[in-house]
Amino acid sequence: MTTKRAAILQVLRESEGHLQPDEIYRRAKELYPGMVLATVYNNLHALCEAGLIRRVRTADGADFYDKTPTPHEHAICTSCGLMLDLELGDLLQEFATKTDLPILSYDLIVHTQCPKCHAEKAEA
Amino acid sequence: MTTKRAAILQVLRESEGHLQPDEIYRRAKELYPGMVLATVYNNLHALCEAGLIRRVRTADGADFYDKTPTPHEHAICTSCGLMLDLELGDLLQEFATKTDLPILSYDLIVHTQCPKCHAEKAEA
DNA sequence: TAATTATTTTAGAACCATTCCAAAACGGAG
DNA sequence: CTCCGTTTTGGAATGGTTCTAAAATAATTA
Repeated sequence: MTTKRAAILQVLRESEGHLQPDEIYRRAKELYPGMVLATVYNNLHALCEAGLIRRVRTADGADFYDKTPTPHEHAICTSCGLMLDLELGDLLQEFATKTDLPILSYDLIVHTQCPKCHAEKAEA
Repeated sequence: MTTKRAAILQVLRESEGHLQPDEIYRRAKELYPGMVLATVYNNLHALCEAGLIRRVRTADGADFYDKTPTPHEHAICTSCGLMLDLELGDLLQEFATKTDLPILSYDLIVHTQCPKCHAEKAEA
């Protein structure tokens, strides 16, 4: 665990919970001016392998990194792009009962409207 | 419905069911030598909007296009990359019961081992 | 501590699927 | 046949991520 790696982990842990690499880079650079995007990627990978954080891949746009590595699902607000946590139960288990194929893992992203954007929309 | 658009639809319909743009391009070019990748993309978009086919987005690599536009889920073989159809029921409905957030849509890709690769693995 | 080796960091190039652009080609309506 | 809107085309641009090889840093050994 190097200094910069710790800094990147800190940035994510002190965040709302889900950040994209470019935003992590932006925030980490404030703490360590000599920070570079490649280093951010390197360390995000390392932290994932160490099980300290979790990568959340999306079909459109950049991936997110989740400070909470325990399994859960994610929703993205279609208005502001915010990522939210979801608890949908043991889908792996559930899917397994519905097919004969071996289910190794899955990528799931739900599209939603976050409470803030939902409220703003109601006002208008 | 132009000639080339029909050709692209035909390629997909005569396929195993799920193809990626580059493969559609390769096959369509055999029918129409003057075919260009941009045209494939244009027409895939148009066919999607017309509801004749369906785009299946993935977090890693190229999107797939599905000749069956009715809603169902998809699995990808981690060995050979083949896309398979899954029937997992009305997940939209199901997810809605498990959260207060409005669920607009979702992207789901299950990672599996297709029967063929599974068999080959058993042999070895 | 010095020397050696392994790991990180860095800058920038490379990658790849997709989109964008503006010009040329096409196709149907009149 | 002509005109106008749509399609097609080639190529450049985009954007996130990965790769590469060299420099810097850290860890290990003597």
